[in-house]
Amino acid sequence: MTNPVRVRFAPSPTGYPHVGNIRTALFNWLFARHHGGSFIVRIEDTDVARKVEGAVEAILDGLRWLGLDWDEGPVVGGDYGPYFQSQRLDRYHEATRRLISQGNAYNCYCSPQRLEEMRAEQTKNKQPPGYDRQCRNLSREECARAEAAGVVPVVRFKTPLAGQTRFQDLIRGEVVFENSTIDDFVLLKSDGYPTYHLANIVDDHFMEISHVMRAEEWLSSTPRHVLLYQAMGFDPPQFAHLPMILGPDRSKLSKRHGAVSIIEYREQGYLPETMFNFLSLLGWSLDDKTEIMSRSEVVRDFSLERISRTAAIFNKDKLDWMNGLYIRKLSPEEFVQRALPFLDKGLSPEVKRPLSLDYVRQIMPLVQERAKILTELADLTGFLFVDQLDYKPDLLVGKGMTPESTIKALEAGRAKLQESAVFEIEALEMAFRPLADALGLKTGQFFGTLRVAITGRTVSPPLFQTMVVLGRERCQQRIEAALVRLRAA
RNA sequence: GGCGCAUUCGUCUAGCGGCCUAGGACGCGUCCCUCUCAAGGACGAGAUCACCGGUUCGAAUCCGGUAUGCGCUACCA
Repeated sequence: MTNPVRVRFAPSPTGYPHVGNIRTALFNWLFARHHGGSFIVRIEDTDVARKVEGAVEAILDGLRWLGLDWDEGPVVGGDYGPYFQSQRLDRYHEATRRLISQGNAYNCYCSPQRLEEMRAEQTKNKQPPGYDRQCRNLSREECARAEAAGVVPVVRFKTPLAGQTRFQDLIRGEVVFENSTIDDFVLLKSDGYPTYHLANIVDDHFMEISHVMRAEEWLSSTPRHVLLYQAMGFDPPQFAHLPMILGPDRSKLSKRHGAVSIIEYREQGYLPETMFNFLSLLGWSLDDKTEIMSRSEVVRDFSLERISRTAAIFNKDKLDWMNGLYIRKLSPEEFVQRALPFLDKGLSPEVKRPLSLDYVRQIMPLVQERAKILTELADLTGFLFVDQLDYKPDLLVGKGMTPESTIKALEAGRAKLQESAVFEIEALEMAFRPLADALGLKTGQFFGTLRVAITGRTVSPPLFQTMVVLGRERCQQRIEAALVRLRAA
């Protein structure tokens, strides 16, 4: 029996939950669920300076929204806690002490200024920048002198000067690094907090993480981690470096590419099922055809072997298409429930709140197959909620029509509305269609004029469905109002 | 500059030596449906599989080199 699958998502609370990070979380979650393992969330809050208030909550919100539940971590706890690195400092200090006493690490008293100058000099001379190991072999006395002068040291790893470090990446195969290209990186900062490298391997070890799945940007630091595992005498986990997500210009996805926070997508009216499906397909695929998959199908079929090695550009057009598809898949009532908050937020303040649930239920079927994102619903249906329409009168006059023929058409429409016994879609269409003929207009012209009178726009849901929702009285009022406008023009 | 990873239609991808005159999806175009817009349906344009060599009877698939892109190169993660 092999070790149980335990994977972790380890965000640093330095900002919003980026879709790239969330995709990493998703893949970890999928891997855990597929194998019946555990998905752990660990907050890597070791950078005190860059810490952002509220970031942890935002990240957890993003996970919850996508339904990525965690077995251990913030809120839920677990046997391997605490799950905030800032609460685990003693473990890192203990590891550091061990490394120093074993001769695998040492105190470094170099000032930030010296390091900066050193790097500047190295770059100038076309040397690879890296720590020059000035403090690597300090004597006891030299250390004492620096301490006495009040210098707080950092602790650096004593990287082997020669040899190679290699590891198997589950996605990329064997990766080899020359130790000579790795400098003596910092393990413990002078503020007493560990760097990512130290905290990461200590926690992954003590939390018994079986697979480390993270973005490709970490591939280059993996040999350091392997070296650390060796120095600590720990068995390293398996590594899998995921392809990155890029913006349309092929650079790392960032704010200037538009929305990057998962929270923003929620606010724009993308459905969580869309994001789940779409993000699953960014760097992973099942076969040459299958694209629309439920969460349980993705869990069932997910595998590391089918993860791509190439970075993927975030294709917003495809996201929009997929969201439209998921919107159409919603039951009418489900759609109403999801739409409600967006209508509430997006509709003109003049519209009476709370919105009439009953009325919204009548309206939503008109736009369910026309919306790609929930935020456009308010604009699509706004004309159904207001009393006064606002449009230019000449919109009423269709192609090949004159103001006079338009007035005639509207008057005929008004009369027909009056006499229609049954106010239903079929009946209305049966009554109005012949009327176009009688007026010498094409149905497109006649209905177009009516459409503008009824909705205030040239593009709308089907005319008669719209009219039925509005009701006879309001339709008459609107035609009347159109007539008034046209005559005044 | 050094090190590492990658390279199939504009984009997401299928392909793991013969099934490929390279398949699907988004987007785009044309047409059908049609009261507008969508949705739906049909068709189409779009990839000398980065390039150059090699291995092989046979390569998008294996190997080497080159180019390009991306990542790392912090007391950030």
